[in-house]
Amino acid sequence: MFNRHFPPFERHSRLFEKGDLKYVILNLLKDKPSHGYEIIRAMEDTFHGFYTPSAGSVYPTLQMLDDMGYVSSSERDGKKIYTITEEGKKFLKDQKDVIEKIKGQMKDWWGPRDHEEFHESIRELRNLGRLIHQKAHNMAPEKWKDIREAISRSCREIEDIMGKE
Amino acid sequence: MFNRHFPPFERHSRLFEKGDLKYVILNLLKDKPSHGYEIIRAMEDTFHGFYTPSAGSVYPTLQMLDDMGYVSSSERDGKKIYTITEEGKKFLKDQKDVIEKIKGQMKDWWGPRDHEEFHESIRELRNLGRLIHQKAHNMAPEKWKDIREAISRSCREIEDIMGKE
DNA sequence: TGATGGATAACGATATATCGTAACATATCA
DNA sequence: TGATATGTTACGATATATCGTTATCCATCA
Repeated sequence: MFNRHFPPFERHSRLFEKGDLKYVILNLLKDKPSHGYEIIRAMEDTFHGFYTPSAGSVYPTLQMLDDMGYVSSSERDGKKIYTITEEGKKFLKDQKDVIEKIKGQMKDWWGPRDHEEFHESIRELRNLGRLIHQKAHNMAPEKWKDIREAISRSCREIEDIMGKE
Repeated sequence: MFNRHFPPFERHSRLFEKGDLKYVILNLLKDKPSHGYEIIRAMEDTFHGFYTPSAGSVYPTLQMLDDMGYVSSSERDGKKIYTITEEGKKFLKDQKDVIEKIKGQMKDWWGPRDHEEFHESIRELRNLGRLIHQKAHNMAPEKWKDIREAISRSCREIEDIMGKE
């Protein structure tokens, strides 16, 4: 459902400050050698699905860390595993307070919150979107009119609640 | 917003019959040599964004067509362009009625319909989802409760309309 | 000091490819 | 003939990587 016809979630602001991503990645690799994709997934989990780092930054950052000697990579079955080096571990230790600051920011961004409730409601919305998406291609005009009106009304109502301060 | 925490649209049924995809792809290549990704996009456009073929089938099918000699590929800037061969054109011509049947099915799937209205309403839903997604991480509990209730009620209402026959 | 320009890294789009899963058609068996 | 098994391909997940865009920081200038 997310493609050029239904433009994706647009953030228009960055979650990570410039230069911070490499610390996060190194910190993850400290625990476990990983594929690029696994790093993306691990970060996604950290934010309970509400943020996903872009492959466009993760892969170049991994390459940069490799160039700097903080990470090494090996290829297996055509897939790359990245491993932190001793230099990388030393760098991490030296930058301990930067990492603590970043961790704090990540924690602040994701408040102490029961994300299951969020997931449930987003899932409800998603299921609805899915249903509409599945039926849209051959829906009767009158029914569609009713549905469109209900969608508009509902969206306005919910946005009003959210707008209230 | 579509990731493992918010499972993607699940079709659980195929749009194309087994073996039909290769005809669709060849037909597209007849008009224009393309990247795999361009073929995916062209098909997505055909269905106005309501269906997207899987890379998991498109790429192997292109490879198969290459193996069969109906398509040739050349690489430029690390990216592959697929071009229909004379054999492929002949095969297309020989299978003209199969292709007409498939075209008919595609047309039937996508009824004569003004998709702009669909897009608009899906967009509204999406914008709502986006707003929630952006605010979820630090929303006040009481407000969230109100929003959750509104979401559930709205979804039920719309699903009820859709359920009516 | 505020405005402007430039640099850079995170984000988003483009592009590739394979493996695992499931739908579904066909063959086989009772 | 209906039930079961098998094979195959579309779908979905995993995995990679680069280019174009944009947000944002920092430097420079007036």
